Amino acid sequence: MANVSVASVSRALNGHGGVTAETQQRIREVAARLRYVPHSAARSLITRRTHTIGALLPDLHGAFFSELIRGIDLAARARGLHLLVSSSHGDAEEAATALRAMQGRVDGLLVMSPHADESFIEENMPTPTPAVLINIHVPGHRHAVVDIDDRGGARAMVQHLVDHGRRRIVFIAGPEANNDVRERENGYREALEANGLGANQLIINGDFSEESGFRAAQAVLGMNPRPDAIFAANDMMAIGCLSALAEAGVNVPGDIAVGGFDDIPMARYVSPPLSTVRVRIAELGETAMERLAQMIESGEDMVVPPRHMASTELVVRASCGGTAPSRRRHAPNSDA
Amino acid sequence: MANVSVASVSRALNGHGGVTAETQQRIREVAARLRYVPHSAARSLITRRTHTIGALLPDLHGAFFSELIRGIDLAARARGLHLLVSSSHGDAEEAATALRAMQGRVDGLLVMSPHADESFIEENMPTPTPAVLINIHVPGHRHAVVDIDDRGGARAMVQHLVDHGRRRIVFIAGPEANNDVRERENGYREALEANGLGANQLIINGDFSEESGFRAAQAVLGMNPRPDAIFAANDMMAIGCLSALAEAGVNVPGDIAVGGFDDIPMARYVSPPLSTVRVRIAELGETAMERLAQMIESGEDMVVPPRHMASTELVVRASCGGTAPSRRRHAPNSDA
DNA sequence: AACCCCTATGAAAACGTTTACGTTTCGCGC
DNA sequence: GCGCGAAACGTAAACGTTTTCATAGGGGTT
Repeated sequence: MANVSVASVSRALNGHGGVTAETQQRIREVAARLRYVPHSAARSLITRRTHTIGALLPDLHGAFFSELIRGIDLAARARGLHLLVSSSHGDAEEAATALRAMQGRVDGLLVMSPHADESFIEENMPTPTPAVLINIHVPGHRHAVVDIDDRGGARAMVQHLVDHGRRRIVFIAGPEANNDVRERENGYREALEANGLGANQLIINGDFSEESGFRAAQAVLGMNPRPDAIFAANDMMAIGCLSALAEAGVNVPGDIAVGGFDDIPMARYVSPPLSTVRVRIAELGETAMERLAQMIESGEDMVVPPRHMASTELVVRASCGGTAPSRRRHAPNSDA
Repeated sequence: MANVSVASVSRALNGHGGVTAETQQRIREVAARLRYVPHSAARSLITRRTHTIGALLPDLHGAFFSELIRGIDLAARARGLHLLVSSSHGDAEEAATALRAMQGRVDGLLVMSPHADESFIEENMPTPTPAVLINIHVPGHRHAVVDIDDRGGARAMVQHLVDHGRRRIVFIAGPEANNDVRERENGYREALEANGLGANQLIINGDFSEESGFRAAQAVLGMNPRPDAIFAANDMMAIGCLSALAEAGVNVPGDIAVGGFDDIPMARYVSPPLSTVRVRIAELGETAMERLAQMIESGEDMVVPPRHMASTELVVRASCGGTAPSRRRHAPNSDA
């Protein structure tokens, strides 16, 4: 239509040069008029690039998931990459199938899955594809890893409690298999030891449910001497604690301070508003995506970059005796 | 490697027949041993099928988004389809770019966007691609539409209030531009009229924020005669109402019943627990996906199917004077 | 035994790009 | 005016499948 060969069209549209500014202009105009769109399959057949990255995510619901995708999508779009997601896998087999199905359709992989232990990775990861593991703890060094700084967050919370005079701080743990929980527990220990309180470790097991937090708080009330703070491994358990303490007539934070982890939306609406640790989840996704893009661009040399941590942030509200207002707020929250 | 031509490999792996069971077996074994994966770009170059569907979603956060994707992903996987998402678009231009970028990479489109009005659709929708519009109100009949049954949900809530003796029911509206809100308002009107209460329409404008709900409730308290129920167009405003009413010492639901819409997770934790209308969001995504798959399979004839509504569900808790327990629960909720 | 049909298989074209390589054209210096 | 080099452009191969068409072989029917 523009009286040129397909080669010139390719050159003009891709801006590779070797074509007059005038003809390039003409070709572009014709292409726009014809609503011509290059056939991406043909292109990636020869280019061996799909400009797509695959995200293998666990079957999780709620804010965490959407924030993560949001961060990933943002970073991907900024680099002109597309996003192929696969989000709900009940078991490892399903996840493996999804992973295989992405084989060849993507330039790189973002993997976050509870089923993804070392053997799973070794087994199912398409070898030539660059990949970034999100929040997965594997000894191998074949892939980049982006983690949540659970330990640092936990340390910050405990440190804050100590700074405000608390000495007998109970930690309510979560499911043992969970890596985040282990790291949070480690942070709790480290902070105690850093303050010369290593002997005061008090750990109660929970299972992440509100109910287990409720029971844990009841157990705390039976302790002698009575602890002066509870740090739960997640917000739901912390909220369970608040219920139990309220029921027992214990003043929070006067008698016992309470802290959680995650900053779920509800945290600021319970009474008293819950102090907690917020994880910058979108940042986690963005970082992972950027790291992956680097790996793809750098090509074969593939220097595995050092592990990166997504930062956390201490959110001080009334439940830990910090400086936040103790009254329930009715105005919209600026940090919503 | 199996001493056969590429043609036979293709036939064997795709199960098209025309090849002995024995050779098929042999080819499959060799393929598995070699970890051979067909090059999807080459395949879709000739097949003109990508086995991928694109989802254009608004820049929304939280549970709605993740539930929607979850439903879509589930239905897509069940059909062996991949999911290309693009989720965060600040303005219409960004959304249009994302839409164009998907051109040719997908067999069909799922579109949900606040920017997607009629002209946007007309302008940017790749014509040959089947598409399903989610919760978008367009007069044209070129695409299938899947909607939320906002109207039915609102009717159910109002009917429930009427059934429990409420007569002066205030509706707190949301942003005017929002289609869901208009439909919820329509449902409110219809239910009143169906009960011979058409003259009792009381509408206060809000903006979906907790604060606007707070102010609306204060306005309600100034009315004479005082209304006996408030139905807010979303849960956040309803929660704002609860704050204002609690502050004014008004008994809920004794003096004034309160209902919301959306069933956000927080709804069951406020005091008293909030009655609301739940939207089956995952179902919305699933339905849209299935509809799209049908359109793709049916090929060119493309009978535009009738619009479909995702069902809603009335969730009765204490705030509307229903039968739910009025005490705050500490046990984990089975409907979480 | 000749014929025919049917099935299994191979050869080759086609899909729409990119890119290496040739060819033309143009400008410029002698 | 001639030659030469560089830039612009065209030709054709290549990417890895699917699919059409051709071919060979085997078994059944006459």
